[in-house]
Amino acid sequence: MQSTAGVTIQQVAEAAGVSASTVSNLLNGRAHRMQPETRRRIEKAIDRLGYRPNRAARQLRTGRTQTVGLVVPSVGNPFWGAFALHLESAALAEGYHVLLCNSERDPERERQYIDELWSDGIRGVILCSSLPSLEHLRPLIDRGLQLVAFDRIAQADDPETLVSISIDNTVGAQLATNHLLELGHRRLAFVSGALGSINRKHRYRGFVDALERAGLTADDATVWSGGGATEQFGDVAAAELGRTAARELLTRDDPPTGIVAINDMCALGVCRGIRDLGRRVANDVSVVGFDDIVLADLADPPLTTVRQPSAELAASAFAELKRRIEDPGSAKGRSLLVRPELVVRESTAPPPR
Amino acid sequence: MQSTAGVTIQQVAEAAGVSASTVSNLLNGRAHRMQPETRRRIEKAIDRLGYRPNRAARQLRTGRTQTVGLVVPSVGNPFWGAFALHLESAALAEGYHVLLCNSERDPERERQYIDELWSDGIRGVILCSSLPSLEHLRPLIDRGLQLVAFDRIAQADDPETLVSISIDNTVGAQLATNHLLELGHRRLAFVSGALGSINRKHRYRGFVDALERAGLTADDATVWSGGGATEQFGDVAAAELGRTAARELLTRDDPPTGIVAINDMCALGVCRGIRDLGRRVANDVSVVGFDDIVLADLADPPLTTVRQPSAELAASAFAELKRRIEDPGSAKGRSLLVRPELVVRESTAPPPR
DNA sequence: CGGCGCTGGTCTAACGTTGCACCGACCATA
DNA sequence: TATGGTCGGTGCAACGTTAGACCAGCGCCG
Repeated sequence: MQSTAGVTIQQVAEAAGVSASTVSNLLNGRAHRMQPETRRRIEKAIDRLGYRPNRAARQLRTGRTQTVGLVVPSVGNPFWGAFALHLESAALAEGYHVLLCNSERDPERERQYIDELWSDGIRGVILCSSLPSLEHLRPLIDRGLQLVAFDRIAQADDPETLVSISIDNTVGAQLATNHLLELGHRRLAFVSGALGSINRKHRYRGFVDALERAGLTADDATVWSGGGATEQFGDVAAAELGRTAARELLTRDDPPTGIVAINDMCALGVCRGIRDLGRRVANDVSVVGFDDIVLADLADPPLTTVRQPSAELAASAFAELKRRIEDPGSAKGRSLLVRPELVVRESTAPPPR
Repeated sequence: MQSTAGVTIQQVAEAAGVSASTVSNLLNGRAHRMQPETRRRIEKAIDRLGYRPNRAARQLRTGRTQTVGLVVPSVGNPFWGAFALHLESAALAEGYHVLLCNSERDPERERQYIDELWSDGIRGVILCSSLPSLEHLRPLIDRGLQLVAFDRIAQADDPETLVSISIDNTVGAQLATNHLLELGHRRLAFVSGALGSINRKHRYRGFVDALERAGLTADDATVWSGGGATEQFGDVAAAELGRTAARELLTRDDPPTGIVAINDMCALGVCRGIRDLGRRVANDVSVVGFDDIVLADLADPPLTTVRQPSAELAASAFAELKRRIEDPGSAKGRSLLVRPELVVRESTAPPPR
């Protein structure tokens, strides 16, 4: 009873009165090479003994595994939770599994995780941390690790085989910023944690671009980015960060009337901070987020935000990864840049007075 | 370059001029059995070749794996996202990995996932789907699968070895309901998806208990549970469900003034539904949720809710599971029932007039 | 000086699966 | 009656690692 030991293919073979090879043949799509009667006997034996092939043995033998890795900053952020969910669906539909890792945007932790994935025999990973450099993964990439970077556009010194899938963050931030500008706002702020990742840098650039096109300069705007480059903020803390930022920003002289937040969690925190000060979102201060998590629509007021179509992006990312795992020859680098969409809800309005 | 093949212990051994056994000895804490000089040579070789032990082979040989499974309804719900995060931390600290699976509360999918985990060699799983019956997992449990059920108190016909960890959902719901009662509400509603899981049944029971203690009967209250037992609502849809429920409930004759929602996502949906009708949360209708996700505090108004201390619960769950994996002898069933805490914020107030 | 125990290693047999190479029996054809 | 071909199945080596059995050399003691 306490036999944690599994049933082996050998035991099944004995029970069915055949050799292990024959059982293996049945299990690996070579059923046509045996009498229907034999086949039934084996199936019955498998069933009766509750046999499950030992994956470690199988993988050791074949070198293959049907698992891919997913590295996200933190599933504590609902955007990544939803992304993970969608990726899992896409993978499951093709018979793959997903191993989820939270990197907290820490390169060392990320490297360690991917090392582990590698020794698990996993040869394909979807990477969502958007770290500027992939150098810490170079040894594994050189050995044949297939990487799909999500939410991080290609960089000049990236490995040649890298696939990048992302929304166009620069355009997204421009959309958000233009929206505020068109509503008449002139004093804007950009709120983010440390600008340590590529996507964040691009969102910031889009913000600045839009300002300049409107004849303003970045100096006219305030940038609040986590109080210093040294501080690292996880995604869960994003909300708290937004809250602090709002309180700090709005008590300055000449406070901003419109705020672009780095993501929805942060934006929701900003909204909270605004209310902490007894001001009203939209009426007094406009806020626009990024991601369009489920809760953006649920908030009061519902959040204006730049949508990332997470289900579609997850599906593309998986399809791309699968292609390269199954045919490493096709491992040319490429980028897919999806145009984001601004979803206007009620957290934005013309500036007061 | 394209050699997806990993470096083997054999290659390391050759490079270091020793036998594979010696390398293995070093790797498995038997370093004291060799000269410091030998050790250094091996370490250098490992480093130079970028050797990572092949986990499949190791597992095949030892029968051990440092991975546990986590089955949650859906990481799309931030509560489960946060729980997964906390569990991962707890596991990582002890050198374990977590394999995350979203069951969507589907017993068949759950069984299939756990089957897969079993053939991965995983012998310990934390189960969060709270399904009433564990019969679909019986074959594996009989074979030695160690199970910790989270958010699901023990049932009479559960496997004897099952460990249950949960908050006291009945008490939690009583806390929530009493709070509304004490504020003076008399017409209450309970909003949930299908009451298909144990925890939901208990929350419902706590709701009814509290009503009866106050001299009301369940008939005085409205129960909105997903529009029928046949419908299954995933956790992501919880918010949409709450929204629909609120709109439907509040346009009836004699509408409720206080609503207890099955969880925070649902409660946030209810709040949204209330606003859809042009009413105000708290002032017109009070709402209390369950879980205390990060966003509960960020909402406007901040949500009154019953807190589940997710980090502590995750830590206990992992500790318990680890104990049984490492010493299956101690596999006596037991339950841990944590008293929940009501967090009063601003979504509740005395009824209008 | 024979035997003991220690040190620093190596040898070897698994772990469970897979898939190629092989094989005997039977049938059809030349 | 050879020849060859299919059918239905088996034998075996290998995948990379581990841990207990084993061993050679050395110093020391009685």
